[in-house]
Amino acid sequence: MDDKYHPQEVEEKWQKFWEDNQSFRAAEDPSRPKYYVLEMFPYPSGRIHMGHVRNYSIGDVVARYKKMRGLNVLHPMGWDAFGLPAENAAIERKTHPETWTRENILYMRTQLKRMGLSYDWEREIATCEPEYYRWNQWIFLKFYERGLAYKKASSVNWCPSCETVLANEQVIDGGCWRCETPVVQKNLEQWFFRITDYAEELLRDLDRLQGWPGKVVTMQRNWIGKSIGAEILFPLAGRQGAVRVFTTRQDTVYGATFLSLAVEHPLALELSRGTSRESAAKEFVERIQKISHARRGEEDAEKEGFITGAYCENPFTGEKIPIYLANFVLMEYGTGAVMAVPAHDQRDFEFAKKYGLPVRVVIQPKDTPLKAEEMTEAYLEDGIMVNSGPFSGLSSHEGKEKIALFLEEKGWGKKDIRYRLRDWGISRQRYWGTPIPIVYCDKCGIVPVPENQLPVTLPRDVPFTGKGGSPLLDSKNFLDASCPKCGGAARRESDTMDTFVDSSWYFLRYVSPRFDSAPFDSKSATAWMPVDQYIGGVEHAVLHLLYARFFTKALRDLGLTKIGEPFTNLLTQGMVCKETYRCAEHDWLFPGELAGSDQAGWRCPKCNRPVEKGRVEKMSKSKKNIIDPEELIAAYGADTARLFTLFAAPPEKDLEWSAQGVEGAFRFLTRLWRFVFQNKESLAAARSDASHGELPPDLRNLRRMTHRTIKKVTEDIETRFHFNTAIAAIMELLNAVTAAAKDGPESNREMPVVKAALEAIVALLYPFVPHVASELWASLGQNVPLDLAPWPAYSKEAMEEENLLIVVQVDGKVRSKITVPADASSEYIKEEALADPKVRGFLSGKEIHRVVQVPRRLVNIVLEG
RNA sequence: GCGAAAGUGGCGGAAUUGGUAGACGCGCAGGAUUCAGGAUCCUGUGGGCUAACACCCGUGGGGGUUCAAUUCCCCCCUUUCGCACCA
Repeated sequence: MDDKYHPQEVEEKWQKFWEDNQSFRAAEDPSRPKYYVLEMFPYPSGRIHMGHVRNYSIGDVVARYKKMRGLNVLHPMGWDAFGLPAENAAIERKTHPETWTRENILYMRTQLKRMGLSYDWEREIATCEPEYYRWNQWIFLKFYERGLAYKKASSVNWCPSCETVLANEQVIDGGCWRCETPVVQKNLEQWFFRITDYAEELLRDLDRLQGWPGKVVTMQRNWIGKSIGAEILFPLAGRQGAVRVFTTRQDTVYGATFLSLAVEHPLALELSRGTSRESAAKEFVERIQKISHARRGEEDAEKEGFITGAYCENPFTGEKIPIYLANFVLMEYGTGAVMAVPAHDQRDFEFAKKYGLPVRVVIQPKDTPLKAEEMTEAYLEDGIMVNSGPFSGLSSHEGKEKIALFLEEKGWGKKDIRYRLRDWGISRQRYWGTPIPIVYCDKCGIVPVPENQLPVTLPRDVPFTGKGGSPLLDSKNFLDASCPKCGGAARRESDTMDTFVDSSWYFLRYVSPRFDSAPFDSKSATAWMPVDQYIGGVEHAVLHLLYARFFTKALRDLGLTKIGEPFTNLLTQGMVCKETYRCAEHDWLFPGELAGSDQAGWRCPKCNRPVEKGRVEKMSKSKKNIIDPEELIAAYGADTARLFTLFAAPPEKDLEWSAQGVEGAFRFLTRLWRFVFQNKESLAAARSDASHGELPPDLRNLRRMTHRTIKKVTEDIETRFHFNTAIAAIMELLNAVTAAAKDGPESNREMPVVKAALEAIVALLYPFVPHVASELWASLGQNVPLDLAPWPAYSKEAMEEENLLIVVQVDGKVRSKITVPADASSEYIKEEALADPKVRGFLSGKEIHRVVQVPRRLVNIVLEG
């Protein structure tokens, strides 16, 4: 290596070194504490993008740092390889999803290796391999045995573009999570996982996730949506039966003046059957059902109702109250029927005003009485119960409890808890996923495939035409099966599993990736789990991260592991963004460019108008603001790509692309490289470090700064993951080194301290830029590779200050700064401050009221008046 | 509408416990080097007013607590994210 920095050369050399030496193989070792760091595995889409670069750079810093700290680090990587894009690509390119996926994995693996990430590649997994997905099927069968997997017909979310069902979690703002196409409702028979069995535990254990961002915890809490209340039966008037309602406000039951039913409610049509209202009811139900759920929920959708003509009895007041159908009542939540209390629910209030229904106040605020006829909106707060028979005078809180007990006594209802969380629909009408291990026999019905017949493999010879419907339906070989029970002719389930099943337990597979008698070796799981640090995007807050928690608990209950939570600490990294450029007339037109090009001066190729700078947005193909990491790495090297993404912003915040920022990162590495190589001889000749006593003051300062920097970098990584400030501190240290060695190599007296500082810089940089750090470490004469070196230590003695800079304020404004010996008494510091000529100028003629001192930092002289 | 987070130079961002606001990087300006460009090195760089020293102002806006506020409290504005008829 010469004194010019050639990143490609350096990076190739060290990547080969790591590969040859298997530097990052992980093995269980009971003698050392373990550390499992994991980044969310990628979908093999074809090429890595900047989001991957950021995600994996962050993870690599953590992995390499923890390794240097002496922990036994597990840092694996794999592929979330099933999914729809492979199938679409197969249709478009006339290839096979498997071919496409394998090619992508091959390509992306070399890209990741090119980044110099410290993975144990021996543990690599891909979810599309039968060795992996057979365990999806195995888990499915275990779930089926325990009633955690079941099939039912229901109204499900259907994406017309992806031609498949979606789970509730995969519907974002009424659209498909993948393609944003508006989702429609369909009635289908589907397989479900009973995640609702774990609703309470999933909710309760959120309190244990102290290492998770509060935002994600809140999102999961809201998604699970626990409501504590009561179920109340309202007997139908003049006929058998009752309407069951769920309410969280049983304290307002005396104010229930009508009932509202969802149009999907079983009684919706039933109640007016055979009456003059029958056909009108049908019309209303059909009209509302046509509107999708998302549209029905739109902000100012007007409350609409239909009077069924039927009545029921409020068991508490004995009153006959009318039953309405209402467009805003959801069949999916509670019982699909609500008791309407117009005085204390805004929706019921609006509905009552519109249809002229009575508003009865049954809760009073403490001081000001409420008058129904003066109300302009519902009173939603708790208060004192009134007009509530024997319950009047109780607080809402007491009332809820007393009414619930009373209900149970009378047999009118019971206490009840409801969750918003629905069971997880896992059937997908697509090819490229795990086949559901079920056959349908005319005689025996639904029959699970026996464990010893797993895996049920995907047939390879299937046409991909894009004509719609699952390609598996065209594979007679696949569909035809014999019934495992009776041996008769049977048909295989043609639906595959949601790919989120694959990712719900992959972190467990890594602990024993080739284990072939269970999804994973429980002993290894005990050794490595839980994941100590998980890193990925926030978009999975209620998808993957909820499913993975559910699987962990369910697998625990199957006796496979002991842990109840998979991820102890979670870091959700921000997005990678870039400014966009657009023509006012035409669409986004201008692709991102690497350093140097001034897009602002470009013109629109359609109309030749100058383009305008648009907003800074998340890098995406549609916004044409993508930077291809491969080009970045080719131009500057992986170390610069890593350094830039780590330095430009703290990990949890969005990162804005900056070509100049990349240049800056590269310049820093070049500067460090040049300094080491230009002083190679004198550095090699010098010993490292010198004791304090033998040093002149300027070198004492450099030595002090070296140790302070080690401390700061350690704390920034350890406690906050603030890599940007850690890197800034290292840059400062290099600035100080070059300043100290300004006089050139002839002044060799400073070399020991300079050398010690450089060793610290290089070691501290290793987690961020491992290739260049490894090379410079060797150039400094170190024989042991940096991969095996311990994290640098700082000494308290070396950091001790000889002098202190004291800020002197007068009336809270900084007026002077004085330097005092580190051991000066506060009395002495005060005297010095008062004697300071600048300070005296502000004191003349005025009386000193008091003097505030902060030890070792500040004196504030407060004047009278 | 509800909830959360954020708002600091020309830009990305620092300031960890209430104690020197603007670290570090980018950009810009001046200088050195160079035939020139590039690269590199040095110096400067919040605004105002200055010849300079000094002084004044300054962390979205307004108020408050404090000897001292980017940091704590109240009100308002803006942006981003999440939830959005959940009974």
